[in-house]
Amino acid sequence: MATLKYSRQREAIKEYLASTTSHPTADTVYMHVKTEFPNISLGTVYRNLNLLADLGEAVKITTPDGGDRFDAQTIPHYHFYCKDCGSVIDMDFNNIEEINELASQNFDGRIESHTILFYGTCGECLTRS
Amino acid sequence: MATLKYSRQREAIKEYLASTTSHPTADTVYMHVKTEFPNISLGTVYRNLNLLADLGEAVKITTPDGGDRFDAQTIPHYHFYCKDCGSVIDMDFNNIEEINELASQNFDGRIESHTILFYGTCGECLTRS
DNA sequence: CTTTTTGCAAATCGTTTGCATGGAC
DNA sequence: GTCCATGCAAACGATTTGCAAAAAG
Repeated sequence: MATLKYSRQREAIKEYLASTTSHPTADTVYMHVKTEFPNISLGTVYRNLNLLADLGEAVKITTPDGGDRFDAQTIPHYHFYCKDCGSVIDMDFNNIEEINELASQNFDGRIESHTILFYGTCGECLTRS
Repeated sequence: MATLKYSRQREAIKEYLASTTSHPTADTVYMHVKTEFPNISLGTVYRNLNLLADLGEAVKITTPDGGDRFDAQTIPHYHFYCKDCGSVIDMDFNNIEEINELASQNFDGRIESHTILFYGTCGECLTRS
């Protein structure tokens, strides 16, 4: 239904997101895009970030500190979340074995725990639909 | 510093949490404990759940739908999050290989994606402290 | 001209916090 | 008597939403 129409704001948001690997919050995206579009509103940023996530052109990363993060890198990869400063950092490796290796190498001792969250539809919902 | 004092409310919260594997939200815990303590407040439930999480007697699970979930099972394990109904289900296996096996067996095709989030302190914060 | 997108402000929702009172020790 | 914990209500912070105006097609 929704015929997508072009918008400079959305383009600027995509562009900024693609230019960084810092996994910015919606507010950070807002502040950056604002330099180019002084009148842009936070609501527009949220709407577009969610739209991009729905289209599969961006990924929304849920963090334990409330604020969600956005990532233009849609190829599946893992993230390291710093519980002290809240920064989200890319990590790339393929299996659990490497997690422990990484913990004792790249992040010697700094990894305190990790969470694996799966996304999908549970059997109950599958039945109901 | 904080000398922990006994409280019936906290005990009831621990008890309820230990009795279920449904990974309830704070509000769900609130509603259940309320049958035993009609005057208990949501704030107290939040305070105690966070306290238990800090003490390591419970785990707080961040989900993409906003509401955090709590789990009395503190032995590290993985969770499956249903993006349709928001339920959180325990999954147990040890490595990434099994994730794909599981996706095609127990959850045939239902797992759409998964996120691994690491918790710890990043190098920058480690340096600053 | 029709439909989508925007900017703005108000509304929502989960969670936290300040404060006076009540309970634990 | 001294602190810690509670109940309540107000405060918060991130995100969403309703609406009229502006832009795209």
